[in-house]
Amino acid sequence: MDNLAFESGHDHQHCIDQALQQARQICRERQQRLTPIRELVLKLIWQSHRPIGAYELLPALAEAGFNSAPPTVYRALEFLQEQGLVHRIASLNAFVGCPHPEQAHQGCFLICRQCHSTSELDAGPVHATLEQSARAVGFTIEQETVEVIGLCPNCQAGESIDG
Amino acid sequence: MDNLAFESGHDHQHCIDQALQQARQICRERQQRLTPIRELVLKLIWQSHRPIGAYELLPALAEAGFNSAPPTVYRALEFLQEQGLVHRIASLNAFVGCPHPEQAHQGCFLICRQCHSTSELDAGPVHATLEQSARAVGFTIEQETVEVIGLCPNCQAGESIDG
DNA sequence: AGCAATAAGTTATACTATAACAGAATAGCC
DNA sequence: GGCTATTCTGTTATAGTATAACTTATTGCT
Repeated sequence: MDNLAFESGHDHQHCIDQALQQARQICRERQQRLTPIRELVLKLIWQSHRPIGAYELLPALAEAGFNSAPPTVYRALEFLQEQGLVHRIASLNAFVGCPHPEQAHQGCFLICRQCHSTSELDAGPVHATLEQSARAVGFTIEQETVEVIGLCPNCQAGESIDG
Repeated sequence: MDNLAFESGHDHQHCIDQALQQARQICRERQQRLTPIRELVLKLIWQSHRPIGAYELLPALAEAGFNSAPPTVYRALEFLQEQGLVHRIASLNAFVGCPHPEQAHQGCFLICRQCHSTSELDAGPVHATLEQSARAVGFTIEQETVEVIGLCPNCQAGESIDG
């Protein structure tokens, strides 16, 4: 699955469908249960390429007839994170769908401060750099949080027009 | 100031003294007011090389005779962050002293999951890598959050002994 | 069907952070 | 030295994020 986060004209329904289909397959293969709540939470997260807060998901859960107390959504999010289907963005306290969930990995995110679109990059290059710095001081890396705030191409264009 | 976070035998009082002295000088130069509360908060943060939560600072503020409601400490933290004297670690909701506050910069942190010691690296190499990846997709970087969890040299030694 | 394991419902609460306004201290000016 | 504008601190209240603990329901397996 390509990452289309910054391509404004893309067919986003396709992103959603593909993410859900992939999630179903992954969970089937791993014999994990993608229950209705979990699938709904994943779908809600995939409504956009923007990280979404846990509490923003609750109303939709309520509308769908589920319990909408915080633990419900946090449990679903925990499961989805464990399966690598969503990432948590620590600097925003929010969650975003992972476009490459088939293999466990650390994310490296470009987050637009204006439209909040978030693109997940290949973490490889940054990881290599970090690994080198870490080795120099004898530190063993286990987990990386790399979150970059800035302006996406679309919003740069907008700013140059609007002033 | 060198970063001694992972050197267990170092004279930490020296770190504290130096950080405070440097802070006083920086604030004097910039005509910013390092008030008693702000200085105390900075000193408390520098009691260790571990990130500390805002609420953990409140009791010490109370003991020192200051108001110890959350806004007090958050205001001090805001000021210290603006002056580059402390960094916030988003993945931990905690704050750590900056060993190189003289020039504004983004941090790049190695955080030990066991002893919580945190070392701030030169963010240059990671920034260069990120900059390259970002340019490739037309993204303009404004702010970077790079926080690495793992095991520091000391705790690696400990783990290999203890099992 | 019965049992064990997992998931979801429910209530309560912990932790993190900020809004809003009142009072005190400080700096600069005359 | 007092005046005034500004900045800082005190105080109360509340918003936002996340989890503990226990109960009930569902699922998977035999």
